[in-house]
Amino acid sequence: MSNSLTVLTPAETAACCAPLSAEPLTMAQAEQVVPLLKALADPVRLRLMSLVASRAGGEACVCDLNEAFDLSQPTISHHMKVLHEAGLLDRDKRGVWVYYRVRPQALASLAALIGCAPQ
Amino acid sequence: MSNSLTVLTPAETAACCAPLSAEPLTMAQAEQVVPLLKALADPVRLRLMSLVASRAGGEACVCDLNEAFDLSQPTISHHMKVLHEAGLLDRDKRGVWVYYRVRPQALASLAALIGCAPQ
DNA sequence: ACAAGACATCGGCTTCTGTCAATATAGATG
DNA sequence: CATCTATATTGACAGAAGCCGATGTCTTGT
Repeated sequence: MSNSLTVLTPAETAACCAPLSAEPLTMAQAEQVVPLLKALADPVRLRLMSLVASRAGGEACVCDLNEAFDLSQPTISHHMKVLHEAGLLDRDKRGVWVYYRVRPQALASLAALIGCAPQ
Repeated sequence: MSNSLTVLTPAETAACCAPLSAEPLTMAQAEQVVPLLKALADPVRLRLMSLVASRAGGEACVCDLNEAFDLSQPTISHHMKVLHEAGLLDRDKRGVWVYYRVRPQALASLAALIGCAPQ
């Protein structure tokens, strides 16, 4: 792991921007945030997020997630990787099983950007 | 609460789901919401949204938006169409010019889904 | 050590998406 | 009507993304 400036995940950079309606984003800011939205902009991944997030304890085992879809195991693994690399999910390997856990801060900062305005 | 699949835009259907962390989405629900996220999951479109949203008066003319990008006019027009059809922008033609305006309700319901938790 | 199970990675295929050039449409103006 | 200007539509193409089967990597149990 390097110490360069590019270490932050999209989720960590999302908090850097004012809400959409406050001031226009620069192209650089937009490109920082977009990976987060791209990660959520797939029905399988969005549902995976909700399956993990709504789980009691806030975490879910991949073995359970596989059964919720009519997709191959590599495909689910691929989607979980995308969510993890975007910074939306934390990964925790315990024995043979892998548990994923949502990062509430990532979702919160994204929601704030989109427009969680108190009005 | 769940509507039929008639004429609602993605923005209108987004309000039908509990927050991600409340209960797992069905595949049908996920597919209803995803067009909204897909519409935002492009750096040009996300920036277009912020340019319109942060405009005084809440609306922007396409002629102004074109100048903010190093892209062809048809490309910008295409992106505006995507945002409009997702239900994120309202379209208003006045004379030769076309003005777009954000639909705050669309952004708000999406933010609520993602996780605008009061904590 | 070996086998089995859980998950990840790889290589390919197909479908989707962003972009542009060319063209169309529609309103304003002379 | 003819023309100019603002925006939309069409068609084509390159690159990205989702999917699967095959294979690799750990870890556990025998």
